[in-house]
Amino acid sequence: MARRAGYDRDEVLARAQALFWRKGYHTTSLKDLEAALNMRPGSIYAAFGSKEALFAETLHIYARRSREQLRQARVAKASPLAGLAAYVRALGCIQADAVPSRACMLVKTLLETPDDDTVLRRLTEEIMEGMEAEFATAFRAAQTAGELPDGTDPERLACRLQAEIFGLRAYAQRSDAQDKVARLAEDIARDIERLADR
Amino acid sequence: MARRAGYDRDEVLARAQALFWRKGYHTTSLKDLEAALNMRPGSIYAAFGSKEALFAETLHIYARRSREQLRQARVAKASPLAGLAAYVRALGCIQADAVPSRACMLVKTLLETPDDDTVLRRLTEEIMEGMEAEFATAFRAAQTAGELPDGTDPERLACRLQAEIFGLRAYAQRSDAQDKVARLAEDIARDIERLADR
DNA sequence: CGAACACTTGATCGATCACTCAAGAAAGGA
DNA sequence: TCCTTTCTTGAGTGATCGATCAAGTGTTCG
Repeated sequence: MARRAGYDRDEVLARAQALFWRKGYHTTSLKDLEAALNMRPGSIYAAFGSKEALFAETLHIYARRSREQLRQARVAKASPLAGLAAYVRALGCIQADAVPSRACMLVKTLLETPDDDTVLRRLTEEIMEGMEAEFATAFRAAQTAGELPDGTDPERLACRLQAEIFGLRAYAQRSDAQDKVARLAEDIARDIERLADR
Repeated sequence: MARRAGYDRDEVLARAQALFWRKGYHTTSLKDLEAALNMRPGSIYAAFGSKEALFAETLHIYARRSREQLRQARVAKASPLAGLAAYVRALGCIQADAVPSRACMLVKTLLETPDDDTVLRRLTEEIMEGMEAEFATAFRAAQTAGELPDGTDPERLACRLQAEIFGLRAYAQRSDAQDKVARLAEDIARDIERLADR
């Protein structure tokens, strides 16, 4: 009984995510969303509650996909370090026209969110913490596999790697330096691999 | 003849810069500026022309100070690599309450500015290019001083260093990871120093 | 068919945005 | 003293912000 929604929720969320990722939270207006989603304000609010809640959902999508990409890179490679290096290289190879923004959506959100505790700021930091924990798990696996010298700290390497990725992807936002990004990713990946022979 | 301005222009610019650096361009409203500068809209527009022009001036101040800090770190150390390492360590030691934001104002602006050519986007990228060129000069000096092995590319190292600093300072914006920042800067600084013995 | 229900529409809300400008206030020169 | 010049003030501009809601439309079931 009753009417079905005239849109596919996942497809709408994907479109919203692309828009938010490209433009950022504050710079995206409801007019922009109405156009991109082909929905009127009433429908948007009925479906998602608020602009902020919609953005939060798109952040979760981003987080899920990021973890998925890391997982894929890891299973494709025999060793943990090789998996992490492959993940970084993949980030460097992303073409600008294949993605809403070469920058990381999490960093964009972190930097445009006020320090005092908002929902979005906290959510962003939680997701970052989760990704860093994934990196740490990979480095621990590397250690177990004998790839890392004793005395190296997996958590410390995870923190470093996350910062390197933040930097890589912020750099990739520069429109005047697109050609350097893949080379940069290669340098980072090599440093990860070199951790083995120290 | 005539009335003098009731404010000190440099002091006002410093206050505007602190506000913009902390909150970002779009999130800072004219009401915020009026309060921070203790000026009414008419005076602000008479003095600076527009919100965008005022922001551009504060970006230039940021750029000048960044170059100055790099220069100071370089002259304080005997070797070019030691100077760069000192610069990175100094970035890691900045206390959160001593600065409007631990994040880099340039990266914040880059990530909140639309891809299509705006004045602010172009200005930001120009300043970044200038800083990267400073890094390259330092690495070239290191090479001349025999600190770097033959075959290393100063421009490539400069690109890498800028990305690492972007990452360090984006990471430093995380309120849940303040204690890791100095350690992270130390790791980056050590890697710079280690370039000597390769 | 027609009642019940779910979803869509779009005009509209008050708030806030960046910005303007006429009028007032302060200082120097005659 | 009074005129000229410059700066300051703050109410007000139209536009746009995120969000609401009564009315309309489509679908299913009795």
